[in-house]
Amino acid sequence: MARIAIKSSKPAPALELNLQAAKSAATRARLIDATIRCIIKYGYSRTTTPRVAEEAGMSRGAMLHHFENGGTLMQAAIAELHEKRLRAFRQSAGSSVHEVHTLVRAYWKQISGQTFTAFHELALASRTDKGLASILVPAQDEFRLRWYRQAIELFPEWQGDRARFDLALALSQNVLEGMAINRLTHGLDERMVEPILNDLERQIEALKPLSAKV
Amino acid sequence: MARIAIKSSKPAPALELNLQAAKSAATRARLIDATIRCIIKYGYSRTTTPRVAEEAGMSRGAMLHHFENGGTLMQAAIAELHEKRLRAFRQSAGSSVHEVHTLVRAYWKQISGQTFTAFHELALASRTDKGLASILVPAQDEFRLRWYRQAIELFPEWQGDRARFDLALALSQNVLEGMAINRLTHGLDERMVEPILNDLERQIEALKPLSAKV
DNA sequence: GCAAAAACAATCATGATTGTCTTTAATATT
DNA sequence: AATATTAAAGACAATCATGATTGTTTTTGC
Repeated sequence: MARIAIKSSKPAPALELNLQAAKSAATRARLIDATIRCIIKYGYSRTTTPRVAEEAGMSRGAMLHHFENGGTLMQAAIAELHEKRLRAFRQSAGSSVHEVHTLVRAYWKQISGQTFTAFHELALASRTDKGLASILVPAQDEFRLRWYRQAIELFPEWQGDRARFDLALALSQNVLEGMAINRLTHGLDERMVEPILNDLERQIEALKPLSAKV
Repeated sequence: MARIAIKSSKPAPALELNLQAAKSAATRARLIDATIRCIIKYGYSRTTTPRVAEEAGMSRGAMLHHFENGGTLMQAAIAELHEKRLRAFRQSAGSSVHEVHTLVRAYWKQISGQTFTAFHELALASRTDKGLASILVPAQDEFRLRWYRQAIELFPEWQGDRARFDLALALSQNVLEGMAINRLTHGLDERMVEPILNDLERQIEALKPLSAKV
């Protein structure tokens, strides 16, 4: 796929919801899904326009009819991945469960999925691809911000000791994402997953302020 | 750079140490260094033969005189990276210091360097590049094995409780590498580094068996 | 039904990367 | 000094990805 050009966003497509053109939306969705599958299967750098077209089961010409170029499609795929991530996040965090155990397991399950794989492919590629970074970083920032806010909502009684709260969050994030990435790169001993998760939970509980310990 | 072909290794190059041909070795080293720098600057997938030649300040023809093809050069670069990593490891772990604090900081410093960046580029690329994986995975495995063995040597009194010892190691590895990778991908709050390192150290100390706690 | 628009397909020219091959310059051996 | 070997540079064809263009089919709106 071509490097992503840094250019101004297009001036908001006319909001026409013609009934018939809904088919177009379906095709676009097929292409976006195919792009995501390609990122997972082949990695970001080998997610090329011919491959995506083949994965989506249509000609490259058709593909370029729906997305003016490769970068635009990639941009749409990233937006969709971001939405997927937010949906999964809302689903796991919004289930009115405030137990550390449940939350840790939920986030672990979430980043064990392929959406996280795709995101990490993009994140690492964006290290050396400024155009990609310019559209990925805002998504990352928004996700982290929501993550943080959600955590505050889940543990209001913890806000008196913000340092320990932040530590618990940062620790969770780095341990879990570290495991997920090490798993991707042949670096995780699966037998250690359970012990580490249990220890992390203990650790978080220990960081809770006394007033919050039930 | 071309996909790395999976083929049998060449039959051990004749060990001729002609004085004059030592210059050739210097040129090879320059090319290997240039390859590593390219991986860091441009990422693995855009580490191409023209770019490496330019980075090394020589023609592509000269480059292909010393390495029959791009894959061979990449293979040599990986071997050199592996050596670099082992050297840095020996240096930090072999300094006869057994303090958790010192060891944690040493490994953190180590994976904060560019060698780790290059390694992670390769590691993630190898997820979808089997040829690359076939030469990278053995290096990864060897490194982890040495890491483990070194840790055993450093903490002999800990070997009675292997489960907690393994947990301490796995925890350290995942936390530190998780932070290092998150830093690479715009995902690390630098203000949290110190608190996390301190907490990790406390955590490791807490996992030591009572008999080992001085 | 008919014209317009959209979906889809196929081809083209361009640029980049790869490995091979040829040519020139430097160096070593006899 | 003459010749053989190696380093270095450049040229080459093949492959692939890209975006643009043109042509064909289907669908929609009047």
